[in-house]
Amino acid sequence: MEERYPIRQIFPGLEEGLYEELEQYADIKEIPAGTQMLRKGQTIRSTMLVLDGIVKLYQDDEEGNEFFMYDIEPGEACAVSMVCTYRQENSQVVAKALTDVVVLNIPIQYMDEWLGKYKSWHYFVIRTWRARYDELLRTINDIAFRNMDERLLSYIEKQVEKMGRQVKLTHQEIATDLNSSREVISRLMKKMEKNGWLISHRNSFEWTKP
Amino acid sequence: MEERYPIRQIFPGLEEGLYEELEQYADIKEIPAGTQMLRKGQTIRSTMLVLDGIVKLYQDDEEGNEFFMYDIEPGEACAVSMVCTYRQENSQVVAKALTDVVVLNIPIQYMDEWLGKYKSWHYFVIRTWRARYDELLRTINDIAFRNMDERLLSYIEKQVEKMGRQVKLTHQEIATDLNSSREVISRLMKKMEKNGWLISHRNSFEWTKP
DNA sequence: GCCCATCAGTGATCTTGGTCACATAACAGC
DNA sequence: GCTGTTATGTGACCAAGATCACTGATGGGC
Repeated sequence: MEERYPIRQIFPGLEEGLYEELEQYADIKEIPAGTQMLRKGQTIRSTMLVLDGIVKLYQDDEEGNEFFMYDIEPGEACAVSMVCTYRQENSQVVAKALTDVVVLNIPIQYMDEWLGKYKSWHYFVIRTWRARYDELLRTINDIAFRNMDERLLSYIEKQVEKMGRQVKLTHQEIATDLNSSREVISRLMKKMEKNGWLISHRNSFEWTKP
Repeated sequence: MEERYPIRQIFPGLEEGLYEELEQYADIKEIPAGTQMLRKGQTIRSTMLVLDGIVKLYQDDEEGNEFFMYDIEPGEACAVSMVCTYRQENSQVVAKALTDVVVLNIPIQYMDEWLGKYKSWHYFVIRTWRARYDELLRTINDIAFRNMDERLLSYIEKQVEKMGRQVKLTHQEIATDLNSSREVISRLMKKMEKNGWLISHRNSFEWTKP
């Protein structure tokens, strides 16, 4: 099983003893695309490291609003599952498998034990934490200070950085992620197209802005 | 010096050895009200535990916009100084002493060393992270999904919970914290007053909503 | 090639909240 | 008390973005 997902490559720089414990005590789970992996409010009994696929984290509320936070990719861990207790009656954080996903499941007691035992694990956890905290700060900054056109721009640039210049997202999907509406995104993207920033196709577009 | 700020009371539940190390290696700093204690982008060389006073954390950008994140009170630590690297050319996180503040300054190497050495420290750090991360999630939820009236309500309720029913804030200060404008806050608070939720005075108001 | 479903484009209108321009009001110092 | 300063109240107007109501495109299945 393990050899199909080379932990040492996906999570480089950890201590040898830690790799061995990971192989021994963590188990691999395969999760089909579309599965909801985490619904906040449920008690977290384990931490996940992503080996393959993309996990999308977003907030939603009872009125059907959604708001994209960030993606977790191979080599990254879910900070929320590490530390989060957030729960509000009318809103929650949701993790959803965007593609088929393979995760390494770590029971919470090892997660704690290793913090004292392996420096590299400790730094990995801190690093993960940092990255996610920073990402949230950036998000707050965006929605507090920036208008839709700027937010859309930085959203697209984030996508391009991850997935390449061919972005296969519909206007509706983008609107949902930004908690906006399709029409607004359509209009803004039309403008961007007129500026020569993109070439649009049916279910996707090509980002041509340098 | 130490005896004026009883660490054992302000930060209860830590291990005896840890208290002793804290007394030995951490030093107390007194900071006058209004001081800017942290400007993101500068490298963090130490962590702060707040012994007395209130530290306010907010984001700002180059256009003079501000956005309140949360307060740090005695018995709490600054998660940002623990983990944050956030830096964007046009925006930053600022920590400012709202009152005269006394902090315990912990050089970063002890902070790390203790994580392996004292279980109680480890849990304290995790707890701090959790609280701050949750707070940010809640904030995102607010600005993404809620209108100004709801945001104002939850802002006031947060203040009341901390400072009591006599809230000494001007409309302008509230507007700045919420990145709104004074007129909007004035109007909304007038409405609240008509609902019998508050009694307003010149530089303050009394929250009477049950 | 026709039908249907999905996706995209666009004008009209509405709502929220920001901005402007004042009018009061309250207090502080003299 | 008078005066200047700061805080608040309010109407008029503006702008961004949401919503509504459509019209076209595009493509897949049969």
